[in-house]
Amino acid sequence: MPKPCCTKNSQKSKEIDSITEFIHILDEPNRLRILCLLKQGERCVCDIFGSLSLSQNLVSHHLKVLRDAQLIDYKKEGTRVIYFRNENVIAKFSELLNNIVTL
Amino acid sequence: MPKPCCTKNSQKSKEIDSITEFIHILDEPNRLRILCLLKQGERCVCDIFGSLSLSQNLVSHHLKVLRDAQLIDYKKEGTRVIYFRNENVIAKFSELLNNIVTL
DNA sequence: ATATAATATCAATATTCATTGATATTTATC
DNA sequence: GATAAATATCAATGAATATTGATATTATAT
Repeated sequence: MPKPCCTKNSQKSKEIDSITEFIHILDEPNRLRILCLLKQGERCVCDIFGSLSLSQNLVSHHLKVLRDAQLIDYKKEGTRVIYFRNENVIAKFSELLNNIVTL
Repeated sequence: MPKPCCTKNSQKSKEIDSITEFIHILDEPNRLRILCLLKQGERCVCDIFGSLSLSQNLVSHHLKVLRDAQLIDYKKEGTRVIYFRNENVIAKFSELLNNIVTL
């Protein structure tokens, strides 16, 4: 008799739901591009949307998603807002991603 | 002068697009549940939708997505279709996931 | 105070896709 | 061959959300 697994409201199922939440954040090519660009160093918004050939408001939108997930952080310099990666949180995400396969 | 990165149609950008393709497959809790359940051994469709409390057609749909991505495979036994994990492909996916952070 | 530059927010649209209900297909049994 | 069981497919719907255009906010400089 197989052990139950991922039944409704099971512990595993809840685990999977929370993992899906942040997989979802990475499931967007422009967000991955932003994370990739920031790997080269902090950037203001105008540099980001310039480099990636995206509209300003679209980039602001994705930055907000990444910010809310704490994958990135920012500082203000005059009228500029400088974004940079939050490597600590990114590392935690990375670990969770590794667990997906062993779920 | 920062190196360009993830500019439109760049190599990195194409890489990211293809990675997004399979992140997308994992960005669905019911699909993760199926993969999790199959970790305990092969299962026919009726066992899967029974265990997960999902409708038959919904499970068939997700199985097709996983099948198309080659994350799972199947064999037929009478009227039953038995699904099982394709561990080789899953391992490759896993490796790609690891690269996301270092993109 | 006004004007300008940089960024964020908001409303509307479009697209993708999970979900549902109904039907088709396949295999086995009588 | 007719019926039943298991699975797959199809069309329609609804929800989530990326994208766009317009506007608001914030900070600086004149």
